[in-house]
Amino acid sequence: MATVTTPRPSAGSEKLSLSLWLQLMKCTKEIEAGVGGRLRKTHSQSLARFDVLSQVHRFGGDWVAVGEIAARVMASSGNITALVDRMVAEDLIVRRASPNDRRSHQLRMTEKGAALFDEMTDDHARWVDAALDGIADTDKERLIALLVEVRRAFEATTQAGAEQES
Amino acid sequence: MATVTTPRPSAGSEKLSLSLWLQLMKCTKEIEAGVGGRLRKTHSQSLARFDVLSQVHRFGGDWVAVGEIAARVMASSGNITALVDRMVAEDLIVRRASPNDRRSHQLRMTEKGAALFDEMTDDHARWVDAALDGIADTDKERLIALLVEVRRAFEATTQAGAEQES
DNA sequence: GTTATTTATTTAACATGTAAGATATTTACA
DNA sequence: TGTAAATATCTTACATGTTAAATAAATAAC
Repeated sequence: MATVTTPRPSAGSEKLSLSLWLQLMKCTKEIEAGVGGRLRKTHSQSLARFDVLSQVHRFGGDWVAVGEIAARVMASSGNITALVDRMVAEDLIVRRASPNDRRSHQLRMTEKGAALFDEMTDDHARWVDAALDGIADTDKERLIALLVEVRRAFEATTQAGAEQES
Repeated sequence: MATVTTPRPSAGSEKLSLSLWLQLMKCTKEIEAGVGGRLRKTHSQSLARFDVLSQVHRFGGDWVAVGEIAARVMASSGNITALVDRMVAEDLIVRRASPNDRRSHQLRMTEKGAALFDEMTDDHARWVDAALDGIADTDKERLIALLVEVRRAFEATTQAGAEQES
């Protein structure tokens, strides 16, 4: 644990944080571009759509509230609406008004969406694994642990902490 | 709270890669949302603009080709055009036709852009440092090293590797 | 010296992101 | 009951991202 009592962060620690942030961004963006690009070429779908599909998939055949999905994929309300619109238009998911709460709308996967998701999941896992091929398992484990720690530390410092499962 | 608690994956170095990728995305997106949100509220600028400004800043008072900047901030050509357009409209940077190569256009920071960049840089560094406050310096160093390794490994596996300095 | 290719950027069409405000509904409460 | 506040989503306006195609100029080949 870092010294929380530090009145002003030392110049060195600040640079270290910046470097870490920079590497984090570059690493994510590069892999995201690689995996996302393949997803587009192969399945004509974006990572955002894949995220939505995988979250909807978690609920099996049950209906899920739009807001539930939006929170899980870190999308704004204004954002998820248009995204869902397009996915509904492509028959990947279905939307209906909630029978319980008439403010709320719900989503469920279609057959077509489920089939597409299965295909994409396989490819996605394969590409990610290929992308991280050169990294030793022990290093992967270390990285995961450190990243989880970073996320916890960050969420602890922000009041606007979103509650999402690891 | 779902479980990413991967238990001894037998057939699953693949699962380990997926977990790592998931954590990488979540970590980056959360911090990006936090820092980017503050940048918007405080300076009405996006992280993309900040990236462009910081790259242009590197060249001091010299003119830089648009493509040079686009490559450094990982933006597509079609993307950087509109972004630069808006930044020029706000008098943050200037654009001119290259005197050497008449296909090429060049950018340079304005006084206003430089001043804004200075402000943003301070805040940005402070916010990032605050976000990563709970992490020990040794862990930060470990993380940086591992992330650099991941990036190298990834670039090695893809022929479409972009050449960018750390 | 034309023709073809590569290079640098813009244009166009569209997907995805943000914030602010509108709408409708539920919930809490005086 | 009536009214205020919270909730869930949509609408709007616009910023930012993608790819594909167009434009223009430098480069290479014949």
